[in-house]
Amino acid sequence: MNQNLQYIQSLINHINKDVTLDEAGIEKLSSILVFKDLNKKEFLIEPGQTANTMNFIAQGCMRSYYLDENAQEHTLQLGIEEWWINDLYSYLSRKKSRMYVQALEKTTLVQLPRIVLETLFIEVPEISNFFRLKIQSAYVAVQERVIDSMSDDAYERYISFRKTYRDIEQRVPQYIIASYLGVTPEFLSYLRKKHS
Amino acid sequence: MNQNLQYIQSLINHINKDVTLDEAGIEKLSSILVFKDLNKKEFLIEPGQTANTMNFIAQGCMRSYYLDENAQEHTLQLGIEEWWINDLYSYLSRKKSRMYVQALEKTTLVQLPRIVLETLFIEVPEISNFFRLKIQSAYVAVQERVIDSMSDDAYERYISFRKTYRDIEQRVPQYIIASYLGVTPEFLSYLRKKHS
DNA sequence: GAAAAAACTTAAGCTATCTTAAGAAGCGAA
DNA sequence: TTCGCTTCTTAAGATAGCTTAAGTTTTTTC
Repeated sequence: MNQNLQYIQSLINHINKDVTLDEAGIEKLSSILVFKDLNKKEFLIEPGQTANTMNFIAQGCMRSYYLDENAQEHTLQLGIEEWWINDLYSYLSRKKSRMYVQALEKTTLVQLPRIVLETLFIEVPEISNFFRLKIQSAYVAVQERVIDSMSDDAYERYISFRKTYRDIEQRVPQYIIASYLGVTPEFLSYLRKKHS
Repeated sequence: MNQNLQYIQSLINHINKDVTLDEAGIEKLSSILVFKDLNKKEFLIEPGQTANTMNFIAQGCMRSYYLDENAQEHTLQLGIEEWWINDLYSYLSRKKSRMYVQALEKTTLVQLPRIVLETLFIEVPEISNFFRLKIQSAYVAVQERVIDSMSDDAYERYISFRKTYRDIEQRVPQYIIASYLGVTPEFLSYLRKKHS
Protein backbone atom coordinates (compact mmCIF):
# COMPACT_ATOMS: atom_id res chain seq x y z
CA MET A 1 0.00 0.00 0.00
CA ASN A 2 1.55 3.21 -1.19
CA GLN A 3 0.99 5.90 1.39
CA ASN A 4 2.02 8.61 -1.07
CA LEU A 5 -0.73 7.67 -3.50
CA GLN A 6 -3.22 8.23 -0.73
CA TYR A 7 -1.73 11.67 -0.07
CA ILE A 8 -1.99 12.57 -3.76
CA GLN A 9 -5.61 11.46 -3.74
CA SER A 10 -6.27 13.62 -0.71
CA LEU A 11 -4.75 16.65 -2.46
CA ILE A 12 -6.82 16.04 -5.58
CA ASN A 13 -10.03 15.68 -3.60
CA HIS A 14 -9.18 18.88 -1.81
CA ILE A 15 -8.63 20.78 -5.06
CA ASN A 16 -11.77 19.30 -6.58
CA LYS A 17 -13.86 20.93 -3.87
CA ASP A 18 -13.20 24.31 -5.49
CA VAL A 19 -12.52 23.58 -9.18
CA THR A 20 -12.91 20.64 -11.56
CA LEU A 21 -9.76 18.85 -12.66
CA ASP A 22 -9.92 16.49 -15.66
CA GLU A 23 -7.79 13.36 -16.01
CA ALA A 24 -5.06 15.17 -17.94
CA GLY A 25 -4.91 17.88 -15.28
CA ILE A 26 -4.64 15.32 -12.50
CA GLU A 27 -1.89 13.56 -14.41
CA LYS A 28 0.11 16.76 -14.91
CA LEU A 29 -0.39 17.85 -11.34
CA SER A 30 0.71 14.48 -9.95
CA SER A 31 3.92 14.61 -11.96
CA ILE A 32 5.22 17.75 -10.23
CA LEU A 33 4.56 16.80 -6.62
CA VAL A 34 7.36 16.44 -4.08
CA PHE A 35 7.01 14.75 -0.70
CA LYS A 36 8.69 16.06 2.38
CA ASP A 37 8.84 14.60 5.87
CA LEU A 38 9.48 16.68 8.94
CA ASN A 39 10.03 15.57 12.49
CA LYS A 40 8.34 17.24 15.41
CA LYS A 41 9.84 20.71 15.95
CA GLU A 42 11.70 20.60 12.64
CA PHE A 43 11.60 23.77 10.52
CA LEU A 44 10.41 23.97 6.95
CA ILE A 45 11.38 27.63 6.71
CA GLU A 46 13.55 29.80 8.92
CA PRO A 47 14.19 33.55 8.76
CA GLY A 48 16.46 34.44 5.86
CA GLN A 49 15.24 31.61 3.66
CA THR A 50 12.85 32.07 0.76
CA ALA A 51 9.62 30.08 0.40
CA ASN A 52 9.56 28.51 -3.05
CA THR A 53 6.96 25.80 -2.69
CA MET A 54 3.28 25.59 -1.89
CA ASN A 55 2.84 23.12 0.95
CA PHE A 56 -0.17 20.88 1.48
CA ILE A 57 -0.26 19.08 4.81
CA ALA A 58 -0.88 15.41 4.03
CA GLN A 59 -0.34 14.26 7.59
CA GLY A 60 0.60 16.12 10.76
CA CYS A 61 0.41 19.62 12.19
CA MET A 62 2.33 22.80 11.34
CA ARG A 63 2.51 26.43 12.33
CA SER A 64 4.11 29.66 11.13
CA TYR A 65 5.31 32.26 13.61
CA TYR A 66 7.80 35.08 14.03
CA LEU A 67 9.82 36.52 16.87
CA ASP A 68 9.39 40.17 17.79
CA GLU A 69 12.14 42.47 19.12
CA ASN A 70 11.65 41.00 22.60
CA ALA A 71 11.98 37.45 21.30
CA GLN A 72 8.28 36.87 21.90
CA GLU A 73 6.72 34.30 19.58
CA HIS A 74 3.65 35.31 17.58
CA THR A 75 1.83 32.53 15.75
CA LEU A 76 0.32 33.59 12.44
CA GLN A 77 -1.00 30.36 11.03
CA LEU A 78 -1.83 26.86 12.19
CA GLY A 79 -2.73 23.85 10.06
CA ILE A 80 -3.41 20.13 10.09
CA GLU A 81 -4.28 17.56 7.40
CA GLU A 82 -5.64 19.16 4.22
CA TRP A 83 -4.62 22.68 5.13
CA TRP A 84 -1.94 24.71 3.37
CA ILE A 85 0.99 26.18 5.25
CA ASN A 86 3.54 28.71 4.05
CA ASP A 87 5.01 32.16 4.40
CA LEU A 88 2.85 33.45 1.59
CA TYR A 89 4.57 36.82 1.74
CA SER A 90 7.93 35.25 0.93
CA TYR A 91 6.46 32.90 -1.65
CA LEU A 92 4.64 35.64 -3.54
CA SER A 93 7.25 38.38 -3.30
CA ARG A 94 10.23 36.02 -3.61
CA LYS A 95 11.87 37.88 -0.77
CA LYS A 96 13.49 36.42 2.30
CA SER A 97 11.16 35.25 5.00
CA ARG A 98 11.09 36.66 8.52
CA MET A 99 9.09 33.65 9.68
CA TYR A 100 9.59 30.23 11.10
CA VAL A 101 7.41 27.52 9.59
CA GLN A 102 7.61 24.55 11.89
CA ALA A 103 6.18 21.07 12.37
CA LEU A 104 4.35 20.62 15.68
CA GLU A 105 4.07 16.88 15.06
CA LYS A 106 5.79 14.42 12.74
CA THR A 107 4.47 15.71 9.44
CA THR A 108 4.34 14.82 5.76
CA LEU A 109 3.92 17.62 3.22
CA VAL A 110 3.01 17.43 -0.43
CA GLN A 111 4.94 20.26 -2.05
CA LEU A 112 4.39 22.11 -5.33
CA PRO A 113 7.57 23.93 -6.37
CA ARG A 114 6.85 27.42 -7.68
CA ILE A 115 8.75 27.13 -10.93
CA VAL A 116 6.94 24.06 -12.24
CA LEU A 117 3.69 25.20 -10.70
CA GLU A 118 3.77 28.38 -12.76
CA THR A 119 4.21 26.36 -15.94
CA LEU A 120 1.35 24.17 -14.84
CA PHE A 121 -0.85 27.26 -14.45
CA ILE A 122 -0.64 27.78 -18.21
CA GLU A 123 -1.38 24.17 -19.11
CA VAL A 124 -4.10 23.63 -16.49
CA PRO A 125 -5.97 26.88 -15.84
CA GLU A 126 -8.16 25.21 -13.19
CA ILE A 127 -5.10 24.92 -11.01
CA SER A 128 -4.34 28.59 -11.52
CA ASN A 129 -7.93 29.37 -10.55
CA PHE A 130 -7.64 27.17 -7.51
CA PHE A 131 -4.61 29.06 -6.21
CA ARG A 132 -6.16 32.40 -7.01
CA LEU A 133 -9.05 31.38 -4.77
CA LYS A 134 -6.64 30.24 -2.06
CA ILE A 135 -4.73 33.52 -2.06
CA GLN A 136 -7.99 35.38 -1.98
CA SER A 137 -9.13 33.48 1.05
CA ALA A 138 -5.76 33.99 2.71
CA TYR A 139 -6.34 37.71 2.28
CA VAL A 140 -9.83 37.45 3.68
CA ALA A 141 -8.64 35.39 6.65
CA VAL A 142 -5.94 37.86 7.59
CA GLN A 143 -8.30 40.81 7.22
CA GLU A 144 -10.78 38.99 9.42
CA ARG A 145 -8.05 38.77 11.99
CA VAL A 146 -7.38 42.50 11.91
CA ILE A 147 -11.08 43.10 12.36
CA ASP A 148 -11.35 40.67 15.26
CA SER A 149 -8.29 42.07 16.98
CA MET A 150 -9.89 45.52 16.92
CA SER A 151 -13.46 44.54 17.82
CA ASP A 152 -13.11 41.64 20.23
CA ASP A 153 -11.52 41.17 23.62
CA ALA A 154 -9.22 38.23 24.32
CA TYR A 155 -11.96 35.88 25.47
CA GLU A 156 -14.11 36.53 22.42
CA ARG A 157 -11.09 35.92 20.21
CA TYR A 158 -10.46 32.66 22.02
CA ILE A 159 -14.04 31.52 21.42
CA SER A 160 -13.85 32.37 17.75
CA PHE A 161 -10.46 30.67 17.51
CA ARG A 162 -12.08 27.50 18.83
CA LYS A 163 -14.74 27.73 16.15
CA THR A 164 -12.29 28.30 13.31
CA TYR A 165 -9.73 25.78 14.50
CA ARG A 166 -12.00 23.22 16.14
CA ASP A 167 -9.93 20.21 15.11
CA ILE A 168 -6.63 21.89 15.75
CA GLU A 169 -7.20 23.14 19.28
CA GLN A 170 -6.66 19.72 20.86
CA ARG A 171 -3.43 19.14 19.01
CA VAL A 172 -1.40 22.24 19.84
CA PRO A 173 -0.05 23.38 23.22
CA GLN A 174 -1.96 26.13 24.89
CA TYR A 175 0.95 28.55 24.89
CA ILE A 176 0.89 28.45 21.10
CA ILE A 177 -2.81 29.26 21.08
CA ALA A 178 -2.03 32.16 23.42
CA SER A 179 0.67 33.37 21.01
CA TYR A 180 -1.89 33.18 18.21
CA LEU A 181 -4.45 35.17 20.18
CA GLY A 182 -1.90 37.77 21.23
CA VAL A 183 -2.08 37.15 24.99
CA THR A 184 0.26 35.58 27.53
CA PRO A 185 -0.17 31.90 28.38
CA GLU A 186 -0.92 32.92 31.97
CA PHE A 187 -3.74 35.16 30.87
CA LEU A 188 -5.27 32.51 28.62
CA SER A 189 -5.14 30.07 31.51
CA TYR A 190 -6.90 32.65 33.67
CA LEU A 191 -9.59 33.24 31.04
CA ARG A 192 -10.29 29.53 30.65
CA LYS A 193 -10.71 29.13 34.37
CA LYS A 194 -12.87 32.21 34.79
CA HIS A 195 -15.33 31.12 32.10
CA SER A 196 -15.49 27.43 32.98
CA MET B 1 -7.94 72.01 -20.27
CA ASN B 2 -9.45 68.61 -19.70
CA GLN B 3 -9.02 67.65 -16.08
CA ASN B 4 -9.95 64.04 -16.80
CA LEU B 5 -7.08 63.64 -19.25
CA GLN B 6 -4.73 64.62 -16.47
CA TYR B 7 -6.29 62.01 -14.20
CA ILE B 8 -5.87 59.32 -16.87
CA GLN B 9 -2.24 60.31 -17.25
CA SER B 10 -1.75 60.05 -13.52
CA LEU B 11 -3.22 56.53 -13.51
CA ILE B 12 -1.01 55.47 -16.41
CA ASN B 13 2.13 56.86 -14.75
CA HIS B 14 1.15 55.02 -11.61
CA ILE B 15 0.73 51.70 -13.41
CA ASN B 16 3.95 52.22 -15.34
CA LYS B 17 5.88 52.27 -12.09
CA ASP B 18 5.27 48.52 -11.77
CA VAL B 19 4.76 47.22 -15.32
CA THR B 20 5.29 48.53 -18.86
CA LEU B 21 2.22 49.44 -20.88
CA ASP B 22 2.56 49.91 -24.64
CA GLU B 23 0.48 52.38 -26.67
CA ALA B 24 -2.17 49.80 -27.51
CA GLY B 25 -2.48 48.84 -23.86
CA ILE B 26 -2.83 52.47 -22.80
CA GLU B 27 -5.48 52.95 -25.46
CA LYS B 28 -7.48 49.95 -24.33
CA LEU B 29 -7.17 50.85 -20.70
CA SER B 30 -8.29 54.44 -21.30
CA SER B 31 -11.39 53.25 -23.10
CA ILE B 32 -12.81 51.45 -20.07
CA LEU B 33 -12.31 54.14 -17.42
CA VAL B 34 -15.23 55.72 -15.58
CA PHE B 35 -15.01 58.92 -13.54
CA LYS B 36 -16.86 59.35 -10.31
CA ASP B 37 -17.15 62.42 -8.11
CA LEU B 38 -17.96 62.22 -4.42
CA ASN B 39 -18.67 65.00 -1.98
CA LYS B 40 -17.15 65.10 1.44
CA LYS B 41 -18.72 62.38 3.63
CA GLU B 42 -20.40 60.75 0.65
CA PHE B 43 -20.27 56.94 0.49
CA LEU B 44 -18.91 54.94 -2.42
CA ILE B 45 -19.90 51.66 -0.78
CA GLU B 46 -22.20 50.92 2.14
CA PRO B 47 -22.87 47.61 3.90
CA GLY B 48 -25.01 45.31 1.77
CA GLN B 49 -23.65 46.63 -1.51
CA THR B 50 -21.13 44.77 -3.65
CA ALA B 51 -17.87 46.33 -4.82
CA ASN B 52 -17.63 45.89 -8.57
CA THR B 53 -15.01 48.44 -9.57
CA MET B 54 -11.37 49.07 -8.80
CA ASN B 55 -11.04 52.67 -7.62
CA PHE B 56 -8.03 54.90 -8.18
CA ILE B 57 -8.08 58.16 -6.25
CA ALA B 58 -7.37 60.91 -8.80
CA GLN B 59 -8.08 63.73 -6.36
CA GLY B 60 -9.17 63.75 -2.74
CA CYS B 61 -9.10 61.50 0.29
CA MET B 62 -11.02 58.32 1.14
CA ARG B 63 -11.30 55.72 3.83
CA SER B 64 -12.89 52.32 4.41
CA TYR B 65 -14.24 51.34 7.80
CA TYR B 66 -16.76 49.10 9.49
CA LEU B 67 -18.93 49.29 12.58
CA ASP B 68 -18.60 46.64 15.27
CA GLU B 69 -21.43 45.32 17.46
CA ASN B 70 -21.08 48.36 19.72
CA ALA B 71 -21.31 50.72 16.75
CA GLN B 72 -17.63 51.59 17.12
CA GLU B 73 -15.93 52.64 13.89
CA HIS B 74 -12.79 50.78 12.85
CA THR B 75 -10.86 52.25 9.95
CA LEU B 76 -9.19 49.67 7.73
CA GLN B 77 -7.77 51.74 4.91
CA LEU B 78 -6.96 55.35 4.14
CA GLY B 79 -5.93 56.82 0.80
CA ILE B 80 -5.20 60.03 -1.07
CA GLU B 81 -4.18 60.86 -4.63
CA GLU B 82 -2.68 57.87 -6.46
CA TRP B 83 -3.78 55.30 -3.91
CA TRP B 84 -6.40 52.63 -4.52
CA ILE B 85 -9.44 52.29 -2.28
CA ASN B 86 -11.96 49.48 -2.11
CA ASP B 87 -13.47 46.69 -0.12
CA LEU B 88 -11.21 44.15 -1.76
CA TYR B 89 -12.96 41.33 0.05
CA SER B 90 -16.27 42.20 -1.62
CA TYR B 91 -14.65 42.91 -4.97
CA LEU B 92 -12.77 39.61 -5.09
CA SER B 93 -15.43 37.35 -3.60
CA ARG B 94 -18.36 39.19 -5.22
CA LYS B 95 -20.15 39.02 -1.92
CA LYS B 96 -21.91 41.82 -0.11
CA SER B 97 -19.69 44.25 1.71
CA ARG B 98 -19.81 44.86 5.44
CA MET B 99 -17.82 48.07 4.97
CA TYR B 100 -18.35 51.72 4.41
CA VAL B 101 -16.07 53.30 1.82
CA GLN B 102 -16.35 57.03 2.25
CA ALA B 103 -14.91 60.28 0.92
CA LEU B 104 -13.23 62.38 3.61
CA GLU B 105 -12.85 65.29 1.16
CA LYS B 106 -14.45 66.18 -2.17
CA THR B 107 -12.98 63.38 -4.26
CA THR B 108 -12.66 62.23 -7.86
CA LEU B 109 -12.15 58.54 -8.57
CA VAL B 110 -11.07 56.81 -11.75
CA GLN B 111 -12.95 53.53 -11.77
CA LEU B 112 -12.27 50.27 -13.60
CA PRO B 113 -15.42 48.14 -13.71
CA ARG B 114 -14.68 44.48 -12.99
CA ILE B 115 -16.43 43.02 -15.99
CA VAL B 116 -14.53 44.98 -18.62
CA LEU B 117 -11.36 44.84 -16.56
CA GLU B 118 -11.40 41.06 -16.68
CA THR B 119 -11.67 41.13 -20.46
CA LEU B 120 -8.81 43.61 -20.53
CA PHE B 121 -6.68 41.19 -18.47
CA ILE B 122 -6.73 38.80 -21.44
CA GLU B 123 -5.90 41.44 -24.04
CA VAL B 124 -3.29 43.28 -21.96
CA PRO B 125 -1.50 40.86 -19.63
CA GLU B 126 0.58 43.69 -18.11
CA ILE B 127 -2.57 45.03 -16.54
CA SER B 128 -3.35 41.62 -15.13
CA ASN B 129 0.17 41.50 -13.73
CA PHE B 130 -0.22 44.96 -12.27
CA PHE B 131 -3.33 43.97 -10.33
CA ARG B 132 -1.80 40.71 -9.21
CA LEU B 133 1.00 42.78 -7.69
CA LYS B 134 -1.52 45.13 -6.07
CA ILE B 135 -3.47 42.30 -4.48
CA GLN B 136 -0.24 40.79 -3.29
CA SER B 137 0.79 44.00 -1.62
CA ALA B 138 -2.66 44.39 -0.11
CA TYR B 139 -2.12 40.98 1.47
CA VAL B 140 1.31 41.97 2.72
CA ALA B 141 -0.01 45.24 4.15
CA VAL B 142 -2.78 43.51 6.07
CA GLN B 143 -0.42 40.87 7.40
CA GLU B 144 1.98 43.62 8.47
CA ARG B 145 -0.88 45.09 10.41
CA VAL B 146 -1.59 41.85 12.23
CA ILE B 147 2.08 41.62 13.12
CA ASP B 148 2.23 45.21 14.34
CA SER B 149 -0.92 44.85 16.40
CA MET B 150 0.63 41.88 18.20
CA SER B 151 4.18 43.23 18.62
CA ASP B 152 3.76 46.96 19.18
CA ASP B 153 2.02 49.08 21.78
CA ALA B 154 -0.27 51.92 20.76
CA TYR B 155 2.44 54.58 20.64
CA GLU B 156 4.71 52.47 18.46
CA ARG B 157 1.79 51.82 16.12
CA TYR B 158 1.12 55.55 15.96
CA ILE B 159 4.74 56.26 15.02
CA SER B 160 4.72 53.64 12.31
CA PHE B 161 1.36 54.94 11.08
CA ARG B 162 2.95 58.36 10.65
CA LYS B 163 5.73 56.83 8.58
CA THR B 164 3.42 54.83 6.33
CA TYR B 165 0.83 57.58 5.95
CA ARG B 166 3.05 60.65 6.15
CA ASP B 167 1.05 62.67 3.61
CA ILE B 168 -2.28 61.50 4.87
CA GLU B 169 -1.91 62.24 8.56
CA GLN B 170 -2.48 65.99 8.13
CA ARG B 171 -5.62 65.49 6.10
CA VAL B 172 -7.71 63.25 8.31
CA PRO B 173 -9.23 63.98 11.73
CA GLN B 174 -7.43 62.50 14.67
CA TYR B 175 -10.36 60.37 15.78
CA ILE B 176 -10.13 58.52 12.48
CA ILE B 177 -6.44 57.87 13.05
CA ALA B 178 -7.36 56.57 16.50
CA SER B 179 -9.95 54.26 14.94
CA TYR B 180 -7.26 53.01 12.55
CA LEU B 181 -4.81 52.35 15.39
CA GLY B 182 -7.43 50.63 17.50
CA VAL B 183 -7.41 53.08 20.41
CA THR B 184 -9.86 55.67 21.71
CA PRO B 185 -9.44 59.29 20.56
CA GLU B 186 -8.86 60.25 24.20
CA PHE B 187 -6.00 57.84 24.53
CA LEU B 188 -4.37 58.99 21.30
CA SER B 189 -4.61 62.56 22.52
CA TYR B 190 -2.97 61.49 25.79
CA LEU B 191 -0.16 59.67 23.95
CA ARG B 192 0.57 62.67 21.75
CA LYS B 193 0.82 64.93 24.75
CA LYS B 194 2.93 62.54 26.79
CA HIS B 195 5.55 62.14 24.04
CA SER B 196 5.69 65.77 22.89
C1' DG C 1 9.57 3.48 34.83
C1' DA C 2 12.36 7.30 36.68
C1' DA C 3 14.34 11.56 35.70
C1' DA C 4 14.24 15.53 33.03
C1' DA C 5 11.91 18.72 30.26
C1' DA C 6 7.89 20.99 28.71
C1' DA C 7 3.51 22.89 29.54
C1' DC C 8 -0.01 24.66 32.62
C1' DT C 9 -1.92 27.02 36.73
C1' DT C 10 -2.31 30.35 40.47
C1' DA C 11 -1.84 34.63 42.52
C1' DA C 12 -0.08 39.28 43.67
C1' DG C 13 1.14 43.61 42.07
C1' DC C 14 1.61 46.54 38.02
C1' DT C 15 0.68 49.11 33.51
C1' DA C 16 -1.74 50.19 29.33
C1' DT C 17 -5.82 51.40 27.78
C1' DC C 18 -10.82 52.47 28.37
C1' DT C 19 -14.93 55.06 30.16
C1' DT C 20 -17.16 58.98 31.34
C1' DA C 21 -17.69 63.66 31.62
C1' DA C 22 -16.73 68.22 30.93
C1' DG C 23 -14.71 72.03 28.78
C1' DA C 24 -11.86 74.17 24.93
C1' DA C 25 -10.80 74.88 20.30
C1' DG C 26 -11.57 74.85 15.37
C1' DC C 27 -14.53 75.09 11.32
C1' DG C 28 -18.43 75.63 8.22
C1' DA C 29 -22.67 77.82 7.09
C1' DA C 30 -25.82 81.65 7.21
C1' DT D 1 -19.29 87.45 12.30
C1' DT D 2 -21.50 84.73 14.89
C1' DC D 3 -23.84 80.30 15.93
C1' DG D 4 -23.75 75.55 15.90
C1' DC D 5 -21.44 71.46 15.01
C1' DT D 6 -17.41 68.76 14.94
C1' DT D 7 -13.12 67.67 16.82
C1' DC D 8 -9.68 67.68 20.48
C1' DT D 9 -8.08 67.79 25.27
C1' DT D 10 -7.89 66.87 30.20
C1' DA D 11 -8.52 64.24 34.13
C1' DA D 12 -10.36 60.82 37.42
C1' DG D 13 -11.68 56.29 38.19
C1' DA D 14 -12.21 51.56 36.25
C1' DT D 15 -10.60 47.25 33.90
C1' DA D 16 -8.13 44.10 30.80
C1' DG D 17 -4.14 42.16 30.28
C1' DC D 18 0.96 41.83 31.67
C1' DT D 19 4.95 40.42 34.74
C1' DT D 20 7.05 37.70 37.88
C1' DA D 21 7.55 33.85 40.48
C1' DA D 22 6.51 29.62 42.36
C1' DG D 23 4.27 25.31 42.35
C1' DT D 24 1.76 21.50 39.73
C1' DT D 25 0.79 18.54 36.00
C1' DT D 26 1.87 16.36 31.68
C1' DT D 27 4.96 14.68 28.25
C1' DT D 28 9.30 13.10 26.60
C1' DT D 29 13.49 10.72 26.92
C1' DC D 30 16.72 7.37 28.31
